[in-house]
Amino acid sequence: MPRARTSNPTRSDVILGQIRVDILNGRLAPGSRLGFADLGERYAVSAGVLREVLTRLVEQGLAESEAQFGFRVVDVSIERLIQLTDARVAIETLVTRQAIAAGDIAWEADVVAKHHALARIGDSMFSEGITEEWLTAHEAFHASILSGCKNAYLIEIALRLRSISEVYRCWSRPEHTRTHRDVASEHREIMAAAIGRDADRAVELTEAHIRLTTELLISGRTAELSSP
Amino acid sequence: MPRARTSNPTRSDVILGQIRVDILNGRLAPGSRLGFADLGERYAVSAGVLREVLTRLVEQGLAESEAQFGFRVVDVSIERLIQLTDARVAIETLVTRQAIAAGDIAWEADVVAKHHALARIGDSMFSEGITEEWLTAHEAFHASILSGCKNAYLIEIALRLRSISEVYRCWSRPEHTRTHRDVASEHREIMAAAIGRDADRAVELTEAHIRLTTELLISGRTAELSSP
DNA sequence: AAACGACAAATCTTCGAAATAATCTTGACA
DNA sequence: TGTCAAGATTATTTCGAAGATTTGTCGTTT
Repeated sequence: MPRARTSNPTRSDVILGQIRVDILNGRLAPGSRLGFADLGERYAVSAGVLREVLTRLVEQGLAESEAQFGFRVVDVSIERLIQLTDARVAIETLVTRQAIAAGDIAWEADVVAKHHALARIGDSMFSEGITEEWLTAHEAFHASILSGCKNAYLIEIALRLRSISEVYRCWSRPEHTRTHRDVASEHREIMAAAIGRDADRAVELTEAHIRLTTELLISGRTAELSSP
Repeated sequence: MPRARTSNPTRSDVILGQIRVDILNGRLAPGSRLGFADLGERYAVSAGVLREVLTRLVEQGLAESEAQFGFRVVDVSIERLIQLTDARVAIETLVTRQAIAAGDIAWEADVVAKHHALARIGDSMFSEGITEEWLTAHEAFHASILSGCKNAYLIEIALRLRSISEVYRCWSRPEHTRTHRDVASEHREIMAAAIGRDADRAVELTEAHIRLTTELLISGRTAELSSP
């Protein structure tokens, strides 16, 4: 739910974005406490705006709070990850189906454009792991597919779940998520199915895409736990 | 998304609840501005806590905000209501199906109990319109059915959408939503289908229940507009 | 030795004023 | 007469300190 008027973003908006990125990248570890003193020094803001930012983070599902006890980064667990994955599969397949049914030519063009940008960034990124730039393009590509759906509520829900799942990205070692799969061709096939109006195939590919990420995340995590 | 520790609710929590109820009941009209001066006097709080409360309202989908322009109650329109209804049908049928598949005996007992309470309140409420008490029981009944689903994310989404749709309740004249339907038997049938583990029928009834409410809302609204 | 109660430290929560930005009014100019 | 610009007004946003609550620790009691 971004603010409508982008001309003059509030200080809160800026800080919210910074903390958000830091949570999603793991610089603020899952489950760790978000004390006002620490954060106030880290981002150079007062307790007042911090309180607002943390509150928004809670409503977005990226933080938790207890009254009179402060805030902490949303905690992670395999149980939650599995539930989150199921929810994402259910919602995103639903939205994808509606997008393919309702998307017009402008939608197709947008999907193709976003995929192209993602593919080019992926090419020039051979072995250097996942960059900030790639993450943005990746998000934009999937968002473009969902945007074909005419229901703003469902799209918002799908994006929200996707955002929460980003917290788990910093969970496993990078090599696990990169080496054993061909993400590029997965994206190419999803795009082809979408603009080819093959809803069943697109849904099938999307589900596989989401579930594979989760499985690699879990296996990477367990491997890390058993052999630190 | 209630706070975990209920022992000492924060002042923000209290005010949030009050404003929330006032929005859902239409005492704060849809689309109306939420100025800090007015609200500060109305609820006897400072601008600081108001700011936090309004922020949470935005994230919950009950208010909107523009930077440097303040907050307003979420605006309503037939277009939005239709989208919201579609989203609710999609999500709630999904959750209902999972609840019927996964719910245990304790879940069944809870559904029966909540339905009983709702039915008794409905009986003792012949023609006096909808009371606050009935609304609470109504919400609890539907929530109990959804609670059978093991996926916390999906349940939260369903409840969130249900909360947003409450804003539309104050849209039409009371008589339209009461006279031309038998809500009690709709609920009874939904309960029977749920604990009878008849997923298809429960989904069918739930969808009809949601869509009928929307249709009566829209027809009541258009009638009101054409003959004020 | 364990349990209970009170004190102290730290933290979150609230407030009211100052700083900042946007809108509205007023006046002048083309 | 219509348009534009600048000042005045109103409202939002931010800040730092005071108030309230919880947690941890220490001493006493059973």
